[in-house]
Amino acid sequence: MNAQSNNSSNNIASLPTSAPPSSKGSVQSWIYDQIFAAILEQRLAPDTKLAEDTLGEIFGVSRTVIRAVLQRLSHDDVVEIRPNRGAVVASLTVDEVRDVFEARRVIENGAIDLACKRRKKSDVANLKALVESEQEAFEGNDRGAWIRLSGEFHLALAGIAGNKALEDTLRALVSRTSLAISQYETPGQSACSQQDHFAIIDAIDAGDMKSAQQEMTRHLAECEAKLDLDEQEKGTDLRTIFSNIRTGNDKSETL
Amino acid sequence: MNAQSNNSSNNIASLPTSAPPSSKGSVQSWIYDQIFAAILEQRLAPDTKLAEDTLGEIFGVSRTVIRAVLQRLSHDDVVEIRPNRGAVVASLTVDEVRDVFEARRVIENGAIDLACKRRKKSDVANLKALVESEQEAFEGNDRGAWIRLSGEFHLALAGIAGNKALEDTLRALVSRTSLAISQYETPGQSACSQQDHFAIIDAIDAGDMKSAQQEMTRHLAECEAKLDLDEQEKGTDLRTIFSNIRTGNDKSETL
DNA sequence: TCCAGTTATATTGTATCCAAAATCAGTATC
DNA sequence: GATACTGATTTTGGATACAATATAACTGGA
Repeated sequence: MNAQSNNSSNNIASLPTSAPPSSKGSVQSWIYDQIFAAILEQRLAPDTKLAEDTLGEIFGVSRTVIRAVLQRLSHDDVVEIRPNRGAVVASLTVDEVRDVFEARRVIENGAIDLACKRRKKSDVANLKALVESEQEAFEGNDRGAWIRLSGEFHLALAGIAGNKALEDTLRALVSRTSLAISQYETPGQSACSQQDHFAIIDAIDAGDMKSAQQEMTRHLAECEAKLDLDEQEKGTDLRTIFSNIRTGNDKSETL
Repeated sequence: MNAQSNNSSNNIASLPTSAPPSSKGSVQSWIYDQIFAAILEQRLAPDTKLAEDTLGEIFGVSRTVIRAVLQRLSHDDVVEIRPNRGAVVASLTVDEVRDVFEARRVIENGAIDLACKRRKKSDVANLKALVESEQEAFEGNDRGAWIRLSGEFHLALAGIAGNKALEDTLRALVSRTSLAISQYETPGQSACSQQDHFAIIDAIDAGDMKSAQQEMTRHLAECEAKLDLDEQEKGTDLRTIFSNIRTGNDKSETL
């Protein structure tokens, strides 16, 4: 029905991909980055249990620091902490996925508005370079890098808007989008096309705000459409299955 | 120059205003609410040190749970945790305040768009009741309740939009706004007028989306204008003071 | 008097320990 | 065969103890 969390220990055991503790930055941040990346790059599936002890052994630290990391991850909504029952990789309901895309439409169109007004020459060039890297990763089948770079394009766009608050807000939504993709993507379809990204850049470069917003709206709608949201809904939600049953206490209300 | 954190122990000592541990909800959440409210209602000024030991004694728990609470608060951006140097009540720079208002303009206008499409009869009534409570608190000089209710109006509006992601995002910005007000407000001016709120409600009630958005934009701009952002900027930022000095490495770039 | 360097104190970061809760295994019962 | 109960095991929540770091207090010299 939904993603299974079998052989979970194997999944978790393959976590520390890159360098050891690393010189700069705290160990805690390093562990945070490792787990975050593992989730976004879909090496850890939704609903996978993240046991404190196991993670502590893997990273060579005590549960104390793992607890702190898991708490940070839960703030970013990529991990869910259930009181007394531990942490799991977050899984989104269909409605939550729809909300995330809708919220992104609002925020990213706002960001485009600002970006068109504040863009500098170098911004557009940087943006193009980013999407080219993205394309390389895609063609080289480096799925992890591709997902990451795809998100970074949207964040870079918000960066040009020059509003940290908006950018931070979008960062949370972008990572939730990655989660949604890993949970609902249809096997063949690639979720996010570089052509769309180039089209948005061109419109911004030309200073055509309206057109850029239309492209963005279309792009997000397309990404959402590529997900298998209807199927899952039927399978997961009992209410939907029995939606033909009426019980009298129907509190729907319309203006 | 900016708010002093003298007699800090007195400030902190006056924290636990309401009931003991409370039956429902964990102790941690209760402590979180206490500190959050104290900050939003401006009983704790920006830059006030939040020592783990002190807070632990006040609330009768160990540093472990205080640390968790401070971490949550720092994620909400109302507390800043400086590695190895402890936590303080967050203080916003002038630029951050401007960003927050700009981000709110984007998000709340998006929320109005959705709210106009999805509103139910009861929604408008609830909204009105909320602003009436707000007005009572204002007239009764209950500053704490007034600030809280003022924020709740904006959140209730986002609630009508029916998008949790957008609402959560706005919640973070509303609390940062309260921080900004406590830091930059001009003594006489009340920051947020109930008349504006009623005007927005009326426009939504009439289904006039454009007008509601204009009212919201104007309302936010007015709140921002009531803050003393220019003065502080001069006093705080050395770069601004010496902005007439030119050093050669001027990396400003324009399209 | 002011500043630099040193020592002492206080505070944060992390590990470990104990208690409480949930999960799991096995047994009995229908 | 399925469900409900009981006890053992595992896992989380929280307090304490120790190590690392930052802050302060102090001393000596210019």
